[in-house]
Amino acid sequence: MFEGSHSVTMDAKGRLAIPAKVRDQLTSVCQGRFVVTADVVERCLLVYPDTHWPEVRASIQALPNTNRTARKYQRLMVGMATSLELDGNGRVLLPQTLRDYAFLEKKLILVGQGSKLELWSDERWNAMINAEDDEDELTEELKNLSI
Amino acid sequence: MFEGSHSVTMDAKGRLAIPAKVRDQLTSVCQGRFVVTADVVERCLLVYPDTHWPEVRASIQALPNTNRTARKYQRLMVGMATSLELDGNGRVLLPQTLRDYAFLEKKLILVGQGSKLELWSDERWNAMINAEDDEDELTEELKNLSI
DNA sequence: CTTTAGGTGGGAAAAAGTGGGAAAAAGTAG
DNA sequence: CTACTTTTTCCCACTTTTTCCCACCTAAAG
Repeated sequence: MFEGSHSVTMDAKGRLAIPAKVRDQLTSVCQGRFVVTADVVERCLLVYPDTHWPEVRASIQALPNTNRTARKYQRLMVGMATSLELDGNGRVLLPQTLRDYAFLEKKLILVGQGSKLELWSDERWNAMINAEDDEDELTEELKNLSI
Repeated sequence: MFEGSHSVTMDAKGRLAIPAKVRDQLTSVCQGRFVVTADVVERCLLVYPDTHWPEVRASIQALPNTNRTARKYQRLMVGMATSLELDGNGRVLLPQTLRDYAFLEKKLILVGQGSKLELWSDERWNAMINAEDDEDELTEELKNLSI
């Protein structure tokens, strides 16, 4: 279960040092093998352990592809999915297309989200935090949430 | 299974270097032999391994051709289908008609989509990504998707 | 103060990608 | 049918990018 967030920096070559704690989890869950892909809504990246990704992919590909938005999900989530592995230094090299998609530059935020991780440009992460919530958007589930 | 996207450039002669990773897959799946044709909806190109194309063509030709749209699919997908092969340098030469159809110029995006690949002009690819989603279009499946 | 682990940067070798030119083939005109 | 022009194909060589590895820096712990 991934939880918590870490500030990480990407170097000039697009390499990203995974924090030791996250690294240990990734190693035990999936031998350091995972899939990075695009989040359609937020323009951040999603990191799924190799063990979990096939299930996610299946549910995306099961969507009705007569629907425009569903096709976009398929194009982006399957189309950007890249299998990566930790290198000898515990780093990953993010492909250019993924960096571009999520507007990643030097300063990033790696966020645990249960079965997956999210990777944000720090700028967008902060913008998301500061954005006003739209009351109309609340679903019944949210309205009834008691935390 | 094709996944992930690569930015590629087409040279003045219409030649396209297939990225090494994709090249390896194409070589092992279909000895570097594949069929490129038109995507009717998106004005991009579709790349099917030679091994898979007959099946796709059969399903298109099985469509009822009393239907106007079905005839368009047949005309475009069968009519533009071109058998190509990787050259000694791992490149392909795209016929002019296909280049024109998909508005391909210098900068292209090659996208893995499961059993096939898609080839987009980078301009159109970005336009597709940036297009606003229509909330009304969301199907129940999409609204309930939890990934 | 020393040691160790995590994180960072850079360089060299290898691989991948790019451009151009010559030979072959195809097309055209006399 | 032949000679000439244009296009296509194939191959070589150069440039750029990627990959892998090593070494250093910093911070925390002993």
